[in-house]
Amino acid sequence: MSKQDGSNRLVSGPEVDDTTATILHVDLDAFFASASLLARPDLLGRPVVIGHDSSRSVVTAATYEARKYGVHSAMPMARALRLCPNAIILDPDFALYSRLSQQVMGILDETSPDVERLGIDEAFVGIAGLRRLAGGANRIGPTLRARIRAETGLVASIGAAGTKYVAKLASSRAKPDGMLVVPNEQVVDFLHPQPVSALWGVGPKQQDRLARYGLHTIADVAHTSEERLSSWFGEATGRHLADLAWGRDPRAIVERDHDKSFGHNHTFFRDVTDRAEQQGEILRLATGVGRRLRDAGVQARTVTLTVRFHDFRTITRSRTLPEATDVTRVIVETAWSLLEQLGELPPVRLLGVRASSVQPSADHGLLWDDSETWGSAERAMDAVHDRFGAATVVPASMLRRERKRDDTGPSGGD
DNA sequence: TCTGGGGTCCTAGGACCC
DNA sequence: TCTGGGGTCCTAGGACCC
Repeated sequence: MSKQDGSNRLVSGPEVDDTTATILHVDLDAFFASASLLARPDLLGRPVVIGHDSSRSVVTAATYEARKYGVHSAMPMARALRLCPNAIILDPDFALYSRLSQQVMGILDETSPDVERLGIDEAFVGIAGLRRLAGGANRIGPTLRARIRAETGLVASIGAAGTKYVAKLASSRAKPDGMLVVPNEQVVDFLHPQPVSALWGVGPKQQDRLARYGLHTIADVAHTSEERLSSWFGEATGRHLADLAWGRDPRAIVERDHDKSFGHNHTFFRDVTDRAEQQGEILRLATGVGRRLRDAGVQARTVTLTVRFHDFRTITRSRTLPEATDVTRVIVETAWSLLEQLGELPPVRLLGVRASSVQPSADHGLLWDDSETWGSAERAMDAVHDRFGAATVVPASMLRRERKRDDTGPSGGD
């Protein structure tokens, strides 16, 4: 996609015909960075980078001031600091981000019954049914932007169009702090000059493949027959590319009541060979996953362990359980057993635990099996965490690990 | 420049059932 | 003894998005 530093900005005026622009894409500008600056107003206007100040870390987010130096998210922190030595690094504050996100989503929910959340900082809002009462995109968009700014201090950019894809692309072109309405009759003119990387789902790999066939702009793709695209890239991808290149996107706005999977992963500060240390990390990750499942009122059937080695080679091993669970102990033991099955391993850089095949929690009623006993114990622990903090109650095996770590002193061993 | 952490979706092969 | 086609579930990997 574009550099997102605002250099390519495009906004529409109030006179544009908005009758066909029935979908808004609301996207918070530099969300993590802006949110962190709400807590540090003294840093406004300075190049601020969100991330951990460590050699193995990457940039999580950057203010527009930092982006002007070429800094962008996912860039290794060391490189970001070379490009922008004055950058101020702030640790991310996910509790703050989550709170602000909920506040913004609440404003969207009050505006329309038709809201699809897309990650923490963006959402689609269907406004087709609101025209009579609230007006079209030209009325609703600016109102939303003003409310979000007044009530949260955050800046949102908005794209409006007849399809999700064009609305999303429009919001990215309107950044920062803008709004762009793309009426149906302007969709082709809007899309065709843009690079293929602006097509949803076209990343670096797909971009290379398209370039090998001489396709660089969306117009190039649009003027290649669907048959040819399908023969080059497969039927599904070929049709997808042809559709998007002409602004065809039939996907409706769908409200989801919960995520489809819940996972955590962790990159070690140094590669780890000690099996006990690996198990300890899996325990920690799985404990977080279990807690989130219970908080969301869902259970999962599949547990996946991810292992990344020192050379960045990454493997996954998964197991589907006979019954869905939200019990941390079950998730931990499944992940541990998947680790055991791998046998001897090269030095491990990252471990991850993810729970998927998620469904709403079953009502256990009078069921009294072993795992339900554990489930009750864990829910009791959740309640204690909520009242007295996470450090109060931890699994016994975790406690042993913590104590061992304390024994080795503040340096953490080695 | 040696590469985070949270997700979603797609593909392909194999097992298994009818 | 050698063979069909369809459907579903599971596993592993990979691309992509924010």
